[in-house]
Amino acid sequence: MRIGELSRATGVAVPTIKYYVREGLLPAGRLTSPNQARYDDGHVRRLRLIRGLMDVGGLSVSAVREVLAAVDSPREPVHKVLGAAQLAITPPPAVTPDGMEAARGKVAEIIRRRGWRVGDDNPAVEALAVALATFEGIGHGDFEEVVDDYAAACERVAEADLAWVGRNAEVDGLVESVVVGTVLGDAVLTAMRRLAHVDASARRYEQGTGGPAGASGTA
Amino acid sequence: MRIGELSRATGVAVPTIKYYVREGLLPAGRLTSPNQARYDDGHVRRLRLIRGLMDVGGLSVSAVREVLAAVDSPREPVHKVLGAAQLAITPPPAVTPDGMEAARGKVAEIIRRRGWRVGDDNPAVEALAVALATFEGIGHGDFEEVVDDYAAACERVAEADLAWVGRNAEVDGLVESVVVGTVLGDAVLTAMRRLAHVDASARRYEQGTGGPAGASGTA
DNA sequence: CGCTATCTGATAGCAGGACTATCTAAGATG
DNA sequence: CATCTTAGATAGTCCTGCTATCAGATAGCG
Repeated sequence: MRIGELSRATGVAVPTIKYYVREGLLPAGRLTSPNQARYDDGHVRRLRLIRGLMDVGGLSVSAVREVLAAVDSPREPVHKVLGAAQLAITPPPAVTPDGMEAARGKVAEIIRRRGWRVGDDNPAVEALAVALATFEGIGHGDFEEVVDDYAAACERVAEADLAWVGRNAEVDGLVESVVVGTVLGDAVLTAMRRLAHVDASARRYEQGTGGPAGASGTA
Repeated sequence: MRIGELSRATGVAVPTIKYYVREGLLPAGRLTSPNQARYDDGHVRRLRLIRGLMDVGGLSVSAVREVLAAVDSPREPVHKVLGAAQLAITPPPAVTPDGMEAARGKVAEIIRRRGWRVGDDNPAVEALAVALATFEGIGHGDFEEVVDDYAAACERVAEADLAWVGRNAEVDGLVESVVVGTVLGDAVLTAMRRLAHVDASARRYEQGTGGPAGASGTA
């Protein structure tokens, strides 16, 4: 197909497609003459993946580039791909609040308590510490009361994720599954958390009142 | 305190503080003369909250403004605050991929299956549908195999969150707790999911090999 | 009282990110 | 052959989140 058709098939404007090619997100078309090129289904899929990572996963162009580098790398063990994907999508903490030492200690304690086999050089460790330190700095240090519930929930989710990826283990798109599952899975998880909040809130604060007004205030 | 002290206490540059005041995120100082103003601990807390929402929660200035509007509104039932916070932090889906009808159906089915009491006008419903449609469009429609595990995990998380908020029910900062727990809780949850991934991956793919090399590739 | 540091409020400028517009020369296609 | 589309290149646009500069005024100290 030509670039115009690719554009129509994906809903991405032609100049934007050219931009992605320039930025190294999308391979160039196969030139049939000095100023004509052909694109195929691989380009369609790739373009959808790019937009998914950006629009749903919230990744920047440069993060997408790194993630796709992992996708394109020769097949590596899931373990390594996971690490590469995590590195690419975990922006180095833009800011380090006060109380990071204490927060790092808390994180180490959680990891120890759960028996998680993770190195402390994992970017998510630092990200978690930043988040906990921020809670603390805002005066909500008691949030750590719930981290064990979070941890248990995450263990369950991770099991499901790995099983899902494992089902694709023999398939070509294994690496892509890891990346997509990691990035888009976040979006699914946070959206569902919102829904579960609303449900739990309805049960807790509306139960028995028969109306929409709650129990903890009079508005 | 004066603005310079406020700046030093929070690590936020003076012009940035002024910018936040202009943007309506931070109340102005109390003027002691036409060109002198005083700030207090409330400003320190507020500023930390703003930076937490932006740096950790990834909110934009305008999203922070909306969230803070909810925080500042007269005390309303948790239910309503939750809705307001969710509205503010759930950006209207920038893009709607193909297959949204099917995805909306899936979401409705999930909600029905879980017995969740949520209206279908909830922005998270649409966000979830967009995420699922994106999975489908990329060729990973089988992701729905895991959504029930996600749902169960989220129910657990939501219970813990509500209990935590409930413990602050009599405290002044209830609304803030809801907002902070929603926004920063996402960061905690996704960071922990990463850690749980690494752990699960280690158990699944490294078990018995005694080394860092994995089982599913030779790289 | 004078001096320097600091402040308020206002306006303008800037850097980065993600496109978007325009242009030239050249195929494509009916 | 006339019209449409394309490749490749360069420049421009829009939005965000600050940052710089300035004028006039105040704080606080010796």
